[in-house]
Amino acid sequence: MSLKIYNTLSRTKEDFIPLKGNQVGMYVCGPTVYNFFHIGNARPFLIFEVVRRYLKYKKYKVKYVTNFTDIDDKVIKKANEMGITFSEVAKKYIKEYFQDADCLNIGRADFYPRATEHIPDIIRFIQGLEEKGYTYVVDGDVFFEVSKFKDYGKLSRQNLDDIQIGARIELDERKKNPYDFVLWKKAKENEPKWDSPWGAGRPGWHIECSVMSTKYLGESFDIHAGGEDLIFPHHENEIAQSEALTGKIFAKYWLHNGYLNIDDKKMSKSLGNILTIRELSQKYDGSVIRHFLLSAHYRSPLNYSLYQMEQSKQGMETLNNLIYNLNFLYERNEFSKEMTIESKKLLKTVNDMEKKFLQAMDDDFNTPIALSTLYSLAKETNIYLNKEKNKNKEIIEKIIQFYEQFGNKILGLIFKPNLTSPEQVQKKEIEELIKARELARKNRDWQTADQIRDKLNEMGIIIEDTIEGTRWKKY
RNA sequence: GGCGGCAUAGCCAAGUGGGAAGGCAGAGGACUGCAAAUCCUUUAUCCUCGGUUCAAAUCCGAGUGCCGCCUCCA
Repeated sequence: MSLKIYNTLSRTKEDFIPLKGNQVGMYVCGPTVYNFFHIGNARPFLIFEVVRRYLKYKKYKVKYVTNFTDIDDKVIKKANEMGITFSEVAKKYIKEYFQDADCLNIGRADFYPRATEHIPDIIRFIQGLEEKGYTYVVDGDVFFEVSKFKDYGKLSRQNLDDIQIGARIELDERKKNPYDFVLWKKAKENEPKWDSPWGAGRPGWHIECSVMSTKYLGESFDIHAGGEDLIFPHHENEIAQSEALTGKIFAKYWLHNGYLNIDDKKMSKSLGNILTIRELSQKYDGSVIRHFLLSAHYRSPLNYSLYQMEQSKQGMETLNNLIYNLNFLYERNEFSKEMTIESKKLLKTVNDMEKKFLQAMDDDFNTPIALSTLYSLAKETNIYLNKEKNKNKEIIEKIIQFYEQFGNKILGLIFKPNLTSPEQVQKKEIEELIKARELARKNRDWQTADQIRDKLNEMGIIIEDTIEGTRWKKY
């Protein structure tokens, strides 16, 4: 089975063939660290890390890089508001980033380069462009001259002559072309600054990504990803400056995720309709938020609503229940070696779902279909668990593995498997109560049985009677 | 003005020529001492009109509606 990826550059699904053997270099535009990140920001962080998980599953050696933009207008503004330095702001929100990323079970990148740690690299890069004649300087600002790069617009399919000048852009009289962009920005008073051949200043926005991606992944690398709003001008400009300097293809595959909307509007700081992960995680488990973000294909728009979150919560509960139930059974260890018709049927379902899952992921990371296989298998498994008296250990193990490998490792949904491992003391107490209730039930003393159940409920324990005996879980 | 996306059940969401996946919610039922968990049943003129085709949710044309990029933005 071959992996197909939609490439923004060609606007088609292409076979994925890495530049060098089975090694994959991947760069995802990371956050500007001046605030908690919101659920819209979370989408690319999460989905492209799932891409990485899947590539690893496919035995690729992936080098995954994501940056922190730790110096720009917003960081400076925040520093002034808080009365601390810009680097303290960055430090704080990098820490907060990791807390929220961990909550969503977003795996760590291999490198987290920061703009301010690469100033010399950035200066060298700009000097290279200067030597090749792509730049001009006006009052200490260094600009990239877009018209000198013949492929400008190839990613966003914009034609320089056709872009309406001034549609929404404020004209900077000093620019030769309105789409020329700043590589190096002269420092204003009281702003953080670094020395450079063009005077004291700081890097422009686009340059850091070009510099740091090529530094860690080479002049040409495989995958560059980010939100679709970055296509123009950010990624277009990255291509321009990188390919102008090296004369080589910058990134082979460009992946962009669709927006996350809220009330059918884009979630953005300027509209003030943002919802941070920090806020949301007060109410929902990280795996529920994850489930929600994976419930639509990554290139489709996805609308946030409370109702939707509740749907994801319910869905996760169904899956969690299955995992509970499987583990309960597994701990009992009362299996049959017999391979009945029902067992064979279920085995076939597992194999079918496995195949379907992989096909879905191979087709441009179709996570909604991948998720659906988790549910289809859950239903078949529940039917088996209810009906079949001769439960087959091999199959139960295979199903547990399916959820571990696909649900947990690839999709990153963490199931809550350890239903029966709270503190030992309590566990003992619970089991004694259950025994007492069993006895009462045997004697058809429903009143006592129900009293015990109520007591357990107060302890946060839910009782479920099954043909294998009473199982319990903590919620 | 230039570029691009979307329209499938009450809700979410797959599906790009030949059986309309999956989930959530609702209703009814089964199981249970009662529950819980689970299962079963039930819901779609695929935005409209026209065209191509033996065959269209899927391709083509027109229309309607919604959204995004071209300003910092994931």
